Amino acid sequence: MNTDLSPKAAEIASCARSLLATAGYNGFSYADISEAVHISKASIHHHFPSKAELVRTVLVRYREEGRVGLAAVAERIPAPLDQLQAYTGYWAACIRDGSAPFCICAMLAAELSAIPAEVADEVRGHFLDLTAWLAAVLERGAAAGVFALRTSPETEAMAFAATVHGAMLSARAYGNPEVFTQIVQPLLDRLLAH
Amino acid sequence: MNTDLSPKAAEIASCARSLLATAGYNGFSYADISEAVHISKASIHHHFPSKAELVRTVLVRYREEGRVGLAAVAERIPAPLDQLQAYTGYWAACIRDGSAPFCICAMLAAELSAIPAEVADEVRGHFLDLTAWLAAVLERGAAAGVFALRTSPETEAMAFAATVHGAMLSARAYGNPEVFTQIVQPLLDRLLAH
DNA sequence: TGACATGTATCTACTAGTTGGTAGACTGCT
DNA sequence: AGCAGTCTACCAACTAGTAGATACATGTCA
Repeated sequence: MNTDLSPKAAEIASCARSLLATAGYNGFSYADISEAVHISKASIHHHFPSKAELVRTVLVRYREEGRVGLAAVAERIPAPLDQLQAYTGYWAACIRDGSAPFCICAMLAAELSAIPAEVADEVRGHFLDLTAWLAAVLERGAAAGVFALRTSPETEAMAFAATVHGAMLSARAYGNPEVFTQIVQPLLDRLLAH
Repeated sequence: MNTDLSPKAAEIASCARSLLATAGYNGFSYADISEAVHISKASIHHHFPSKAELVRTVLVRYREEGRVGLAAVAERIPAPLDQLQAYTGYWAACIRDGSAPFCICAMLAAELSAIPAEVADEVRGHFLDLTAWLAAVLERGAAAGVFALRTSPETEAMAFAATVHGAMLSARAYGNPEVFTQIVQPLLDRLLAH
């Protein structure tokens, strides 16, 4: 599986990624990319044979990027609370500066039954990855006596992820990036053992 | 503003509503409705001049239904905790039986920048309504000493709504309605003053 | 009662524009 | 020579939406 792309292919993928974040799978077309990247529609097909393949490639790279990022957090930041804060802080920054106003897997999860199966598989994979990472952090924090979990680490992790995704939705609905922080900040405090 | 629809128009609107819940604004077409309701595409245009108008009508009725439902809960159920449980329980049932696997306003919020402005306005309106209702319930519960709020009722309400919406997303991603309950149940326990 | 009008609901047939995708030719680099 | 990358020109299918005819039910007036 080759994830290295030519410069133009990378540009197309990056454009597709931002279009996915704002409009979803059915909300953008090859014409949109064509215009943004200054290339003909046919040339996009040269790099990615189909829309499904393009989006799948975007997701594979997105997931890889996420795994690397989360692994780096787990490695470089010792305290579990700070690890969670690094995760939410990353998204707060992305939403605030508008560079990535939404997790594309959350976006595609909403459209799950209206997208190609191979794309849907990647979306499900991301949810599993993210929840596993969060559960591990929560479990470590609980073992260290920093977090007080009310349920299993897995359930707590799913709830955490759900709130973060819901916060992205709310920030978009209210047209206000600060809404994300406002919702997510208390989420961290609440986990602490008092 | 007339919200009474002829039987066929109501059937079209109800079909559009379920298509919106599963695929979103850009995920369905007049052809889908045409097939499901056994009517020609042109006849749909007789009842609703445009897609934007159709969806706006669906949202107006959806919001009205929601307001009536939430008002009934507030009126008939005395305890604030039971009121929240009625809200989440309603959605748990809808998701479990597949009748409404997603809040259409949450769905459309994700697509917010890719839908007509008049539709987007209704979506924003729903978020305001829902948060106001939740904030009122939370405030009443806090005043009665039942809930222990860590932040303002408004912030707590937004976080509550975000988790519920995120739980819908997760249930869809995992293809498992029980995930919704699993996430939302602890949310209620956590609010209680110990 | 009968004639005519009005309004609602439906249809077939059509439009212009967009969708994802293909064929084949041209360029320039190795 | 071969290949990666680009293009113009095209395609069939689909998109929301329109035009105009037809059916039928409900009036209202003479």
